[in-house]
Amino acid sequence: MPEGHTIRRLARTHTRRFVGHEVAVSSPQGRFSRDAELVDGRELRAVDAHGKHLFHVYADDLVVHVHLGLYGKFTMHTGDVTPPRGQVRMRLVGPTHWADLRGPIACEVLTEGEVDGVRARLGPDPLRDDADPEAAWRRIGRSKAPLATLLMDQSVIAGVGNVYRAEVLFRHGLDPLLPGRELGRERFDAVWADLADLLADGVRRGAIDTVRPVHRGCGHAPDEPHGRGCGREVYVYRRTGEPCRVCGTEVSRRTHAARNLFWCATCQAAT
DNA sequence: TGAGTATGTTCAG
DNA sequence: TGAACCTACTCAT
Repeated sequence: MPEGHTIRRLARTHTRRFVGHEVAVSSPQGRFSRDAELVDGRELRAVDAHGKHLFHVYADDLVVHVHLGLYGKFTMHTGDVTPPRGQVRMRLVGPTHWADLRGPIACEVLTEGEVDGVRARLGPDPLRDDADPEAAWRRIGRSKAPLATLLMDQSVIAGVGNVYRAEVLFRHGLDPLLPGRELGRERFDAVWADLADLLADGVRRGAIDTVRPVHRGCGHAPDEPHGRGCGREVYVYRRTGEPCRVCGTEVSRRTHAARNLFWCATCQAAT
């Protein structure tokens, strides 16, 4: 599930397995071959994540930028390096582990300046220590656009995808179509804090599990959910037609800006 | 075997 | 707004 938590988790894993070592970088599929040659055999100095973007920083300030898009996936392996299966865009081979990347929307070597350009287009990432929620509030607090649009806009908040959008709006009882400027500072602060919690939890679990009380929220705080311990992990995402875990209303779905939007029309009624 | 689906992004019109 | 793109998986035929 490539939302922000996935990328942060990858950064952590890649740091442990590869940073500080010379890494063999190749592109069995061929589409990344030319760039792979630039970093092949260099020491990986650091791995960083900002929103859904992953950066492998090699010696001599060469940076491999990866964006998984909708389908991209890293797999991590130990032991003998086996012949590539399927379309492997990038293969990293370190001293103890090796990793394959398939299906990314971006996998390219960038200069530091180009990396700055990518990051300049991103809003604050709630998972980062240097995140400045004020920057997100400046955009949301004055926008006529609906929250459903703003939360998915990576230049507003980086790292939130369709699952976290649906879930955080539900957890705060917010109508997805509420204009950003009608949210109010207090509710924004609660949403930001909750996103930081949810994403950090996603990093720990390696999965999105939002069905639990709102810790630092305000207003709508769902009661002990029905689904807890039943193997269910979300309130509304992809639960179209199923009963809301809080009020029993059938979960709604509509297409919003070409993406699926899920919500409970009762718990998230317009305010 | 083929259709359908997906957590994302970019570009053309 | 719709199409295109990258891949793998599930389900129906």
